[in-house]
Amino acid sequence: MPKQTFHNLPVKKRQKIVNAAIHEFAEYGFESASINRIVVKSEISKGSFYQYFEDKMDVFHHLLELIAHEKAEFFKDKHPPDMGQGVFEYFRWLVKTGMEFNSSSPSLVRAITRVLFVEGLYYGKLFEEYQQKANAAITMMIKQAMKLGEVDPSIDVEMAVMVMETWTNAITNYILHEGLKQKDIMKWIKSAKTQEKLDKFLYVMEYGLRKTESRFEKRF
Amino acid sequence: MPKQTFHNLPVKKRQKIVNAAIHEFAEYGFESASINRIVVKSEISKGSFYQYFEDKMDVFHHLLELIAHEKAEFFKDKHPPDMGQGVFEYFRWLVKTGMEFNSSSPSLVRAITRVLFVEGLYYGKLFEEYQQKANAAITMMIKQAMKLGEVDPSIDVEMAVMVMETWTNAITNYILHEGLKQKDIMKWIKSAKTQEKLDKFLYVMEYGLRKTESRFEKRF
DNA sequence: ATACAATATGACTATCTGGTCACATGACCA
DNA sequence: TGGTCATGTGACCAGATAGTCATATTGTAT
Repeated sequence: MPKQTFHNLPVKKRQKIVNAAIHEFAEYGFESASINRIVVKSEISKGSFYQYFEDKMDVFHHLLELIAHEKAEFFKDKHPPDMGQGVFEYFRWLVKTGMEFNSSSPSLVRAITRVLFVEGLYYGKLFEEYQQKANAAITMMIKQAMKLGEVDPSIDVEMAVMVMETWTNAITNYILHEGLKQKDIMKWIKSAKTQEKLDKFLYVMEYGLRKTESRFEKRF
Repeated sequence: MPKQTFHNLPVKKRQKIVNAAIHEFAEYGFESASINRIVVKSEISKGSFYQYFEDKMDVFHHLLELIAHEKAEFFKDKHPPDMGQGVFEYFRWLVKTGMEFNSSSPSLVRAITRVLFVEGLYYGKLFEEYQQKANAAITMMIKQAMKLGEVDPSIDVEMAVMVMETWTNAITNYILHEGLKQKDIMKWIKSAKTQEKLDKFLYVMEYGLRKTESRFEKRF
């Protein structure tokens, strides 16, 4: 946790530090992120940095708190579709709204996903608890969907969860990778073309790649 | 390219260096890999290292050559199923045989995939050409499969390729992550249980997560 | 045995890292 | 005005990094 001194800082100064940290983690990942570069970029002294944070991990933890808070704020007044529409419809909404959030704070999301879901693979226990949090929600969803006969029960829960996580990550990476090339990322996300692409991604997850007669007529 | 001096080295010494490098890249990725640790682990002097290689990138390039060569050797006497069986059958064979190769050199594969497909995302142009090589083969395969009506043509080629790559990467990560915990990784790969898991992964890619009446009877 | 080339070595440079600490500055209150 | 406390500072530390180079050792051919 950042120290009290950090929270006492004027907003603009705090933001300057946070932005520098976001940029650093997004650009270099956790291991190679440099505190020296962060202090130079945010125009504070090395000593001040350590008056605000315990260490490198502490800054990163602050970014985690930040994204959690921002995500909660973002989702507060969004309304998910009725559960009666089925999990896939719900998941589609979740991914699409999630991508809108991602494009509202692309650098922050990029920093977090890079460290947590990309490097996290190799850091083992270090970031495991955060991944488990995301995991828990999806597991619940899948279990319910299997009960309702929506998800193929011959695929076990664990695997279905992995499939959904794999897709969420793949889509997030795709969106950040392509989106950051755009002038107006939010506009790009909401464009019909991008939305159709998202639909196709989710359609493949739902129905697979193979062409089957019965399904084809209800395609795009 | 490693210098001639390196290729003149006695085989055992060369292997010791290569193994140290593999271990280093697998453990730390490209950016954080340390040449100092490599020379200590392989019991050569710093000076010798720079008599063998230009720099860090040069060692990594040697590992790329190595895996290309080993993969070619491994696949040389393997026989893919007849193309008449369809792309999905072919892809299934490709993935399964690929995973056998992965488990024959797990550390090397881990080192390469980590740098190329995980960090490569962020290094931008640096490793792009290698990714495009893998890409080209899959693209060919998909195009043909669409012509033959096996792959849903409403999913465009580019996306189908991405789906297959995403799965290949996800499965590779899964296999290396789980497999390295096993005593005998090759035995584990070839076990009925693991093979069934691979089948399920590929089944989901082919038919999706959703339960549909027509498909269910032919499940596991 | 001599000469010459190939190979091996580790001390050394310049630069970076995360982190500490004695001190300086500023704000607020008595 | 003087005192107190929060905040700010950058020189400094020990340890790491990639890369160089003069010197030493080894191998080989004559």
